[in-house]
Amino acid sequence: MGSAPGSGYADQVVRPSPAEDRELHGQVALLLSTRDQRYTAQRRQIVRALAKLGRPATIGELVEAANGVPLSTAYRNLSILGEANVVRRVGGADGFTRFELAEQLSGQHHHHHVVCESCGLVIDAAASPALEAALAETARAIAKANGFDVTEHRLELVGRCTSCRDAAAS
Amino acid sequence: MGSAPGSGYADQVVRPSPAEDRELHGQVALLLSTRDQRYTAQRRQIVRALAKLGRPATIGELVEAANGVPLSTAYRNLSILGEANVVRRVGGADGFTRFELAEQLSGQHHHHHVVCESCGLVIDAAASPALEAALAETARAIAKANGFDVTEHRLELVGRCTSCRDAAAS
DNA sequence: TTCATTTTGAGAATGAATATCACTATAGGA
DNA sequence: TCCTATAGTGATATTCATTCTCAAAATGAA
Repeated sequence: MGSAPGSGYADQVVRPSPAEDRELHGQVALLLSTRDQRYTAQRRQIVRALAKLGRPATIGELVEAANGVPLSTAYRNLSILGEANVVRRVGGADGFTRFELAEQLSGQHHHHHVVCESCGLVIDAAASPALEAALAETARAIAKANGFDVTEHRLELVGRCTSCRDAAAS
Repeated sequence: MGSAPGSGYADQVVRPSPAEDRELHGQVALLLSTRDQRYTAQRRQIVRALAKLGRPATIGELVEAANGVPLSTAYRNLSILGEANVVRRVGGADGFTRFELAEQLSGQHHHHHVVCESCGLVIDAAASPALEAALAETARAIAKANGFDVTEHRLELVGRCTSCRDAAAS
C-alpha cells in the first residue's frame, strides 16, 4: 500500500461563483432538513471543502481544507451527509476512502473516476453517451442472465497521472 | 457497514476438469518461479480455493475454502501471488477486500463485476465488445484531456442479487 | 546429513473507521 | 429573554481488517 495520499496534482478546478455557492448550500440545507438534520457550521465547512477541492478527497485532505474540523466530527458528518445524498463515498484504489459531493450538487453531470495507480490521486471524467449506452445494455444483459437488478455503476479508469509519469522518468 | 460478508448465493460455477486443474497449477508454478518464489502447499491451497469459488472471495471465505490456512499466511501469500499476477485484488463495495484469480488463469476472458449492495456478494460478468470499445474511446479522451495514461479499467455494476430481493419482499 | 535460505504461523502492532459520552449549542415554547 | 428538550460536538476509547515480527519448521543444494 502506498504512503500518505498526496495532493500533488492541479486539476483545473472550476471554482463556484458566489451565486452557485449560495445555491449549493441551499440545496444541502434542504436535503438535510428533509431528514430532520441541521446544517451546522461544521457540516458547512465540510461541504465547502468538498466543493473547493472539486475531486474525491481523503479524510486528511478534507480535515485540512475544512480548517481542522476534528476527525470524529468529520467522519460522523460525512456519514450523515452521505445518508442525505449530499456526499458520495468513493472506494479508493489505494486503501483510502474518498468523499465527493453528489453529482446533482457538484454541478457536474454523471461522471466517472480516473485513478493514478502510483499516487492514488482521483480526478473526475465526464461520461460519454456511447459509454453510458453500452453500460445500460450490459446492465440489461446481466439482469436477464443472473437476475441481478442493476441500478448503478462505478467505473474507474486506472493509469498514471502526469506528475507521477514525470517523476518516473528520472 | 454491513455485517459479515455472506456466501449466500449459488452462481453456476464452472468446476475445472482435472486437466484444466493441472494446467492452472502449472501456470501458477511458472509465474511464481519467474519471481524466484516456490509454489508451496499453502499457496496451492489458496489457488485451489480461488478456483473452486469462481468469484471474488473475502479472506474469510478463502481461509474456510482452503481448509484453515492461517490468516497471516493467507494474507502474505495473497500478496505474493498478487505480485506474480496470479491473484487480483478486488476493492469490495462493502469494506471487504476480495481476491480472485487473474483473468488469464481463471479461464474467463476479460470481465467485470456485479455487486450486491445489500449482502456484498460479487459475481463476474462478461464484457461486451461494444462496452470495451466505448471504454477504450473514453480512455483515449482522458489521455488527451488530462494527460493521464489510462492502462486499465475497473467496472462495478451495483444492484441487488436475487436472494436479497426475495428477502426484501417480506 | 548439513547448511543456508525460504516459508510458516501465532501473536503483536498498525491504523482507518466507528462508538462512547460528558459537554455545548440550538430551537422553540413560556 | 429565560428554560428546557433535543441535537451536535469532540476528545478519547474501541473495533477490526490488514500488516508486521520472529522463532520454529520446511525446503533445496551441496
